[in-house]
Amino acid sequence: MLSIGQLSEATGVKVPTIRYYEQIGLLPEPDRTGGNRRLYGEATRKRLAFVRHARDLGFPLESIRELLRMSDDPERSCVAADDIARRQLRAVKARIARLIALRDELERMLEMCSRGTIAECRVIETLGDHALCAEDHAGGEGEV
Amino acid sequence: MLSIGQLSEATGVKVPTIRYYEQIGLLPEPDRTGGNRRLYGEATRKRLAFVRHARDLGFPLESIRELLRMSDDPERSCVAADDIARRQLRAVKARIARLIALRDELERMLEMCSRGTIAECRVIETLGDHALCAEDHAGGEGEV
DNA sequence: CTACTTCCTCTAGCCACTAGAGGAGCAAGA
DNA sequence: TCTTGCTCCTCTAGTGGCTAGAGGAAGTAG
Repeated sequence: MLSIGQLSEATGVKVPTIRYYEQIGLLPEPDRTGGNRRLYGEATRKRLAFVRHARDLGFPLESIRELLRMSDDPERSCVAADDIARRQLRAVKARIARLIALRDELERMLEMCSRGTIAECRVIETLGDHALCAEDHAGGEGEV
Repeated sequence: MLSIGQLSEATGVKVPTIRYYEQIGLLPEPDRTGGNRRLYGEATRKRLAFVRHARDLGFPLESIRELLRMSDDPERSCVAADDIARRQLRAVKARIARLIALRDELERMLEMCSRGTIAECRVIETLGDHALCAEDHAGGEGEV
């Protein structure tokens, strides 16, 4: 049996995050020791590893919740799981396309920088006037 | 002079967002009509267009705040502005690299899916066992 | 004058955590 | 036995960048 700290170590998920997942019902409420500490078994460790991995692949928690529900029911068709993954793939591709447009625009902007004063700064100027852009990168989801 | 709705139209920034920007000090408090409505001039329109454009390029509001401070002082060297843009470019590139790894992993996962039952679902299985992954895509920032 | 639209302020919610307060349990060393 | 230091507990609030909704006032067209 693992303490929350050990589970955190084993899965790479931070302790408060594990408690958060419990709170939102993604992980079951674990047994406790006499001193009220959480105790986890192998099943929860696997479940958390699943969550971690899916998060690393960018799945939102709601999708992960669905996937977990499915994996609890091995008789069902996997078409729904496939659809979730496919949706995620589409989202990832869209983000890549958008980010590549941003990257190109930023590179263009920086190439023109003459490192003079702000008054002649291409970076500031380009940001101030969308019309100076090569491509239309606007109207996205607002990445960082 | 523009009403908040007209400013919103002109810049593509939603009305509540404009008020939000004012609240956090990114836009100055505008003049008001007798009926307490906001009235904007050309200067604020330009400032908001700048913010919008920078947001579209993924700059966080804090960077935008810095850039605006700089653009208010045209005598200064633009090296700092350049640095902010360079930092943003690095961040964008890192995100692209990460997303491409995710995309590949998702594609690999989906290719293997035989559309049978959950019990033999590669999607679920792959998510459950990180060791099945081709590359090491873990340890990122948790995209969506 | 009435109906409709735009605007006002204020509060709360979104996602997926993260940080911090204030306290209790527990193991090792002096 | 006491103390030190670590892990753990619960609870609340904060993050970024908005978005949604309540409840009301102002402006405009017919």
